[in-house]
Amino acid sequence: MKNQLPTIKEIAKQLNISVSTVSRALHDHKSIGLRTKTRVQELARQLQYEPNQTAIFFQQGKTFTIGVILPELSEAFFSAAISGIEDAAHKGNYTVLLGQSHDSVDKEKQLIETMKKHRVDGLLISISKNTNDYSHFEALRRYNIPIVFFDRIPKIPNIHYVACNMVNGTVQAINFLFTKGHRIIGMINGPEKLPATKERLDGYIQAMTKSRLKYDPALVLNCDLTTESVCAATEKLLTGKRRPTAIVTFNDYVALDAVQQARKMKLKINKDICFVSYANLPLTNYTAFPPMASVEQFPYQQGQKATETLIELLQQKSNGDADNSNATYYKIILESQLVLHDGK
Amino acid sequence: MKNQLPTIKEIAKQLNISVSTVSRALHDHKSIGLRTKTRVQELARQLQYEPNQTAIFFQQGKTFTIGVILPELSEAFFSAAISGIEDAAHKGNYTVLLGQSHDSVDKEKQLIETMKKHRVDGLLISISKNTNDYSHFEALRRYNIPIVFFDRIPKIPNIHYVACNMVNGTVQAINFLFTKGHRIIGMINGPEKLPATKERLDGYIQAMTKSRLKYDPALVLNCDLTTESVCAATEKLLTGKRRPTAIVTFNDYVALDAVQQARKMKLKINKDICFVSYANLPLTNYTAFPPMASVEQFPYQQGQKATETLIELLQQKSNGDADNSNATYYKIILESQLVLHDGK
DNA sequence: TATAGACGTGCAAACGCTTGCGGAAGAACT
DNA sequence: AGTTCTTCCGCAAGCGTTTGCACGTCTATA
Repeated sequence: MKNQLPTIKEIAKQLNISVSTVSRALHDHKSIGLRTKTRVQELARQLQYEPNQTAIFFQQGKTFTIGVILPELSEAFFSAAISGIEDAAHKGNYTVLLGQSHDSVDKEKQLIETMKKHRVDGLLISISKNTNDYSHFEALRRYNIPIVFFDRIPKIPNIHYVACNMVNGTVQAINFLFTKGHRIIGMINGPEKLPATKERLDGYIQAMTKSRLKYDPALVLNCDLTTESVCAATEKLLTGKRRPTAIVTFNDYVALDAVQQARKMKLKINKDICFVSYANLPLTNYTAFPPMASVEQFPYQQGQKATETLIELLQQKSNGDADNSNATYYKIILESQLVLHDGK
Repeated sequence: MKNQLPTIKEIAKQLNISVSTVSRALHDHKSIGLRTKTRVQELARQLQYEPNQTAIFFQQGKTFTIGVILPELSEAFFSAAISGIEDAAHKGNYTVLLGQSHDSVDKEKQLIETMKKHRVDGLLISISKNTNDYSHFEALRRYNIPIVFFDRIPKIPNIHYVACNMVNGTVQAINFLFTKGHRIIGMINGPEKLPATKERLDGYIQAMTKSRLKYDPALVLNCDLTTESVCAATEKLLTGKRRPTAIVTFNDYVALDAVQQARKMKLKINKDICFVSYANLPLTNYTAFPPMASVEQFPYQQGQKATETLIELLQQKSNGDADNSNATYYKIILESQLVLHDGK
């Protein structure tokens, strides 16, 4: 009772023709007579024949699969990103092989091995927080598996990536606050070494300088994103010599913690003190005191764009533009954008 | 400049032995002499040989891949679930092929086709909201691809599934409110046809009856989950004849909307009116007036458990317990559980 | 010394499909 | 009638691996 699935061979036997004819008939190859073509297609339908993709993958050395490695699937940012990735992949007739690194370098390496074994055609990676050693990415070059990094980009030359520029969004945020009349603007930034932190700071300095408010380092504090450190930073800012009337926070979660702290200090939100943050998570619609605005980073779009460029790379490759010799590297920067929340 | 990856054949040639010997040597087969075994392994390392999985997949008719189809990757529940799935799969040496249906039946069908083509070993599905026709699932039986459904289960017999029982959690919620002194307890439930809605209602009735509070249908309203309908329901409940002192809401989002509405009506949250909801999303930590408690549905664990049972099924299959003849169907029910939020 | 076992290795088929090439048959030309 | 095209189809190789089987060559046993 094998119940084997029908193969091309089976069809050939039943019709007393050769497998090659069947194969070509199914592909609508021009050199097959109309008569046999329809006979084959008819029987294939009857038998509910479906090509064995694993055989084809093997035979063609191509899997129409793209590997995706990201730090944490359950985080809002990445789950939006994977959604964009899946949609774009599906549109391009690719499927998605998924792995999460949990921000562990080891797991990241393992996943790359797995992906390599599965012979994915290309790779989409947002690197783990703790990755400093990039050799496992470099190692992929010899396999000719293109990688497109997104959001979290390793600091190595000659790579493709898609990212979202936080500088501009930050400038927009500061300018927005400026036009609202704020002159002393604080910032609760993220962990110091993070590139994301640096970008925000750059934007901050740039905008403050342009607005002829001088940059006061005392108004910018780092935190490690824990509630405690956020509260501490908030308190320090709000009791400092120059008390800010507005604060830009590293992300929405930080904003929410900071808001709580400010309320604890009997300050009226959006009156005594305003907040602007990054991410624009859906939850900001629901909190009693959401930040006035958020810098949107478009995770869905980032994922989508990254996937599209990867697919483009794959097509170039199969078009024989082989070997990254005349290599141009995609460096795609989406612009972040300030989104105002209805003051409602 | 082919830059072909090294194959088993290449090793064989360089060592002047046959491919079968190389293959066995690499697998540590006992019938290979120690001497050649080490020679082979040594050369394999030098050449950075890696087996071509696509060839193996093809040869063995097994891909060590499980397909996952769920409605919406960016929803908190499912992103937690996929996280659990990925972790469990990785632990069992499987990889995850991902697809999202966007709650469209057509896309769901397409995805199943794709998965089938990719010859996934098994399938994990949470069905789309609008799926009424289950033929595309039935069609998979003849391919002998086991499916484990989770969370959203089709109403057909003889399937494996993992789900979370909402009845118990609801009972816990009501009991909790009862011990807190509440006697008039309302419910804002979800869309009427959803099984999830029915389960909550069942739990509600069961608990109310057990507590010797009689079941008053006027205290239970349905909504379609939009903010407007939630607000309307809330208002109706709170202005009704018997005004509840506590309300159980379909999920956290509903709770947040209801809270807003209650505040608009100048009621003091947790004093005039208490809320309990389902899901226990992280955001409840951040809102100013979170529900007092949530019924946790353990999406991560559901995903994990579903994956584990699928893997078990696959192992049974390869052990020749073939053909779902002596079929026992897994029906795994996780118990939901009430989680109290610090009144902080 | 013949013989059975162990040990180590190679042959070849099989998995399902694609594709370059060659060949047979007929049609259309000179 | 002979030649050249078309048109249609089959042969067979090849993709990289695994694995049942047979074939040696020793060593230990009778």
